[in-house]
Amino acid sequence: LRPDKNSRQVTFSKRRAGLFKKCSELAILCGARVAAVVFSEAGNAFALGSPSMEAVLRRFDDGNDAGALVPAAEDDDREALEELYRAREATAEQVASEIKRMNTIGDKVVKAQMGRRYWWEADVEALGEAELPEFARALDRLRANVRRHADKLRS
Amino acid sequence: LRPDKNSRQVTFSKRRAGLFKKCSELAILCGARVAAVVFSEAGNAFALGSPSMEAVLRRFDDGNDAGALVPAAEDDDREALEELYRAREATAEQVASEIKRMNTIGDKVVKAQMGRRYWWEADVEALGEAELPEFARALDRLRANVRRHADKLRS
DNA sequence: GCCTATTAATAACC
DNA sequence: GGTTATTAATAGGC
Repeated sequence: LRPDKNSRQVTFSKRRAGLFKKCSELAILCGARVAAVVFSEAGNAFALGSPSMEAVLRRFDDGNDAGALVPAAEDDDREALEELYRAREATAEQVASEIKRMNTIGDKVVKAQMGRRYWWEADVEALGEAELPEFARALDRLRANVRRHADKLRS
Repeated sequence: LRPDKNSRQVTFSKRRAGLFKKCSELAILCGARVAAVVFSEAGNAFALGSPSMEAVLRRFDDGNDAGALVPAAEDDDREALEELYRAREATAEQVASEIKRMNTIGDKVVKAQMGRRYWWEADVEALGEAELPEFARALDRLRANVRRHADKLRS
C-alpha cells in the first residue's frame, strides 16, 4: 500500500487522477463546488475546478470589480448548473438503470458529461502558458471577494 | 453507492473528509503540495492545504510583495518539511512496523503528525471569521506570483 | 458517530 | 497504459 520510492511518479499521477475524480464526485453527487491545485514534486502544476475553476472561484463574486474577466454568460452557467442538479434529482433512478455500460455513478456522470461537454470538465488541467493568466485573474476575483466577505464578517 | 438525496449532508461531510484525506496522502506519499477549497451546497466553505495552505500558495512566491503577511518562520517551515521528507524516506520500513495500532500508511502519517503538531494540519478548516482574512492575503500572494509566472512564460 | 457489506482506489506487475 | 490482488472509501443503518 505504501508507494515504493521508485514508483513515485506513477503513484503521483494515479493519485492525482484519483483525487480529481473524488473532487468531481463530491461536486456532482453532493452539489458542492470544489477547486483543487496540486504541485508535483517536480514542480508541475495541475488544477481542477468543479463546476469549472472559475465557477468555484466566482462564488463570492458580485461582479463589481475586475470586470470583463468572465468570458461571458455568467447567469447562463448558473442556470445550466441548477437545471442539471434538478434533472439529476428528478431522474436519478432512471439514469442509474439506463446507462449500463458504466460501472459506477461517479463514472456515469463524469463520462456522460465529458461526452456531452456540459459545464463540467471545462476545467483547467495542467496549468500552461494559456491557462495561467486566466487562473491568475480568477484568483484575483476570489481574493477580492473573500476579503470583502471577511470584512463583512468582521464588521 | 449513489448517495440518497436524504443523506446529502452526511454524504458531503464524509466525502469531504475523504477528499481531504486523499489530499494529505498525495502530499505526504508523493511529496506534492495540495490546496483544495470546497463549498457545500449550503454555502459553507472548507479549505485544506498540505503542507499548509500558505505553503502551497507560497510556491511561486519570491517574497518581494505583500510582505509581512506570513506569520513568521518561512525558512523554518521549509526545513521542517524537507526534514520530514527525508525522515520518511529513510525510515519508511521501520515506521511501518513500529506503529501497529494504526491500520494504514495514510492514517499512520496523518495521525502521527496530528499528534505531534508538525507542519501538517496547521491547515485551514471551515473558513471562519478569523481565517478568512488570512486566506485572502494568501490568495493575494498566489495571484501575484501566478501572474508573474504567467508573464514569464509569455515573454 | 460507529458498524458492516459493498464498491472503488491503487501498488505492483507486465 | 492495462491487469489484478489487496486495501481503503463509503452508503446505509444504527
